[in-house]
This record gives sequence, structure tokens and C-alpha cells, in this order.
Amino acid sequence: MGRPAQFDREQAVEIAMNEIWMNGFEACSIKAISEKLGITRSSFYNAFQSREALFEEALELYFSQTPDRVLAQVDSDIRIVPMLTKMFRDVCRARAADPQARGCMAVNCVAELVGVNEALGPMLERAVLGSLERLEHLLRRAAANGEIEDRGDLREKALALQNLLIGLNVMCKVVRSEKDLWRAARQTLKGLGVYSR
Amino acid sequence: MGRPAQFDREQAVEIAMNEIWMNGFEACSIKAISEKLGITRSSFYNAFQSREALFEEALELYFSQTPDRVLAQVDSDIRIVPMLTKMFRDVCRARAADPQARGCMAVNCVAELVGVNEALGPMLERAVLGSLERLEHLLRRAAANGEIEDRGDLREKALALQNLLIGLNVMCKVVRSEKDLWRAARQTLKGLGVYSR
DNA sequence: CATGTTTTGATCACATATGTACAAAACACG
DNA sequence: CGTGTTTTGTACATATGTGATCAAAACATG
Repeated sequence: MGRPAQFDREQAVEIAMNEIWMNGFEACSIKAISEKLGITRSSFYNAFQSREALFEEALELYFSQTPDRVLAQVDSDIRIVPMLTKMFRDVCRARAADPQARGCMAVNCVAELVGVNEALGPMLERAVLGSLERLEHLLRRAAANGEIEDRGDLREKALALQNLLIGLNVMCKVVRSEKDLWRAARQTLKGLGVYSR
Repeated sequence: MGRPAQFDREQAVEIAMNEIWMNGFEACSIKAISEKLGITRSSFYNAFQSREALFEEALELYFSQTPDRVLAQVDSDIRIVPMLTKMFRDVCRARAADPQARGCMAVNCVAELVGVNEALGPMLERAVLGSLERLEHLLRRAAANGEIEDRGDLREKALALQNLLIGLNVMCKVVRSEKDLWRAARQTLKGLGVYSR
């Protein structure tokens, strides 16, 4: 029914994601994105309604492939501390491996948009606070497991871990060595008692 | 000699700094800044040559008043660990006290500009790497003092501290409670053995 | 193959943004 | 009170960016 689109919508979201990731949200005007996609603004508006709507889709796609996505999908029988260690290891690896040093799209956008963009700021805040909640929940499970001790400081540790994650995702833009990123992460994890191997 | 300017240059830099801090660099067009300053673009170009040149001045001003400026001006007889503890405490306080939750101008700009802006990216990279070097140097002095032990992991600790600092400066945009920010910082500092009182 | 639906191209009317050029204004100083 | 210097206002040319409208194109389905 109706004329079929001349472009692949999914592919378009992926290209948009990479553009936003590389250059930031405000640098990606509708004109620029449309040209990058090889479509007219007409087609853009028709397919996505607005730049913000596209951003939401791009961010969703990003979250489905970011190294810390595992925090949201942890099996109940898995050991938490090795999982967290591996997750941070993966973050360091992935960030250092990106030749464009784009860091984390979500963290970049937090720095750019929270407090600035009425529509997208709150959405990014929720993402960070959600991650923080997941970390705290995981630490509680790790305590219940006997993997770590609960000294009444699990929220502190969750905050410290969330902070470590955000920090790495910015610092990787400047500190390009995977080894140095991992040094920072491992040292912090060890100090928090959340490191294995 | 010559016609005196109708605006205060220093004050203009301060206003520009606050605009960049609040909205990001790319959001501050020459047109927008000039209007904010109540001058014409003519006068802007005459006074600052370019947006990048203004940015350099604004960043310098920012560095002269940021809570972590103390890292660059440490007396040789001061105790390092209490100083670092206080600095992180001050960062948490200052970031939480800002009603606009702007975070750190420099870190915001790292996230926005490194890898994107040819002129300003490298400048911001140098600032971060400089801070890292200062931290490592301070830790070596602390080890020489006997304040901390040198287990051959001082670079690791410097990287972890730099990462903590960057993380706090982004996380504060979402986690608005000074108490929670300090929880994250204190927990990390304790783990690194760089905490006093 | 006619019909209805959707995509696309073209155009309009603005607003923003940059960089330059040049003349007019405003002052300091000899 | 000229004179030279600097700032400021105005204008130009050009590019980007937004959002809307409307007709033409392209297809799926009956």
C-alpha cells in the first residue's frame, strides 16, 4: 500500500546514530542528516517527524550494542563480580579500539544536552539513573551471594561504579591507550572490592 | 588613543564563559554571543578575532576559578592526601551548588569538541593530560612524604583519580545531591588509599 | 488497470550564521 | 583644534537551517 521508501529506515537510524555519536547532537541538523542519508528533508520529516524522535531511535539502537548493556540483562545465577570486571574490561577495550575516539554516545549526549534540551535531557537522565539503580541492585545480589561484604556502603559503591563508567567514557577521548584506561578502571575496582582475577 | 570600546572586555569574557559553560560551545554562535554582550558582530571581531580565540580566553578564565585549580598551585610543604580529599570535597560541593547543573566547562567541552574541533580539541586534551601529570606528580610527592605507600601503582592511582574527577563533573549533571556525589568520591578515594578524615 | 496511499521533489518564506568591507563616530594626544 | 587611531554601524554576499505546502511520482491492492 503506497509508494515504497527509497531508503532503508533501519540503516538510516544506524547512520544517524554514528553521526550523532561522532559529531554530537546539535551538529547533526536535519539538513545535514538528510544529505548524509541521501534523502530530501521531505522524506526525513515523513519518516521521523522530528530530530528528537530520530534521536530516541538512535539512542535505543546505541543502547542495544553498548558494552554496558549487559547490566540490564544479567542471568540470576551468574557471578556478579566477574561480570562487572569483564564489563569494565570490555568498555576499556571498545573505547580504545574506536579509531575515532568517539567515547560513549549516551555520555557525550548527557554532557551536551542535560540541562539544555528540554525534550532529550530528562530522557538521558533517566538512562543514567537507571544504570545506577541496576548497579546497586547487582551489588545487593553480590552481597546476598557472598561475593562481596555488605558493610552498609553498597549505594556508595554503586555510585562509585557509575562514576567510574562515566569517567572512562569521557577520559577515553583523551587517554587513547587501552592499557591506561584499564589501569584506571582496575585500580578503582580493586579499591572498591569489586574485582576478580 | 582611539575610540574607547563601549563594553568591558573582561566582563565580556566572563559572560561568554558562562554562556559556553551553560549551553556548550557550538550553541554559542558569534551572532548569539554578540547579542548577549549587547555589541555588534563588528565589535566582536574587532575585540576577539574569532570564536576560537574567545574560547581560549574563556577557558583560561574558567581554569582560574575551577575547584581543581589547586592541583596546579600546591605548596611544597603541604600534606597531599588531605589536600586531594578537600579538592574532591570542593568539587562535589561546587557542582551540586550550581542551580543550573552545568558541570565542568572544560569536561563538557572535552565531550563536545575533542575529535571534532581541530583547533580546540588538542587544547582540551592538553589540559586533561596536564591534570593527569600533576596528579601523578603529587602522588609521588605523597609517597616521598610517607603519606602513602608506593607499591609501583602510582600511575594507576593518578589515572583513577583523573577518571574520578572527570566522572564527577559529568555525573553531577544527573545526580544532583551533594551527598551522593561525595559518597561516590569518598568511596573511590578510600579504595585508592587517598583519603583523610 | 483504475484507485487509493505513501513517498518524493520543488518551492516558499523566514531566520540564523559567517566574514568582509567601508564609512561614520568618538575619543586621545600633540 | 586638528590629526590619527580605534571602535562601531550598516551593508553585502553567501551559506545553512527550519517547517510547511502542494503536486507529481510510484507502487500495492482490489
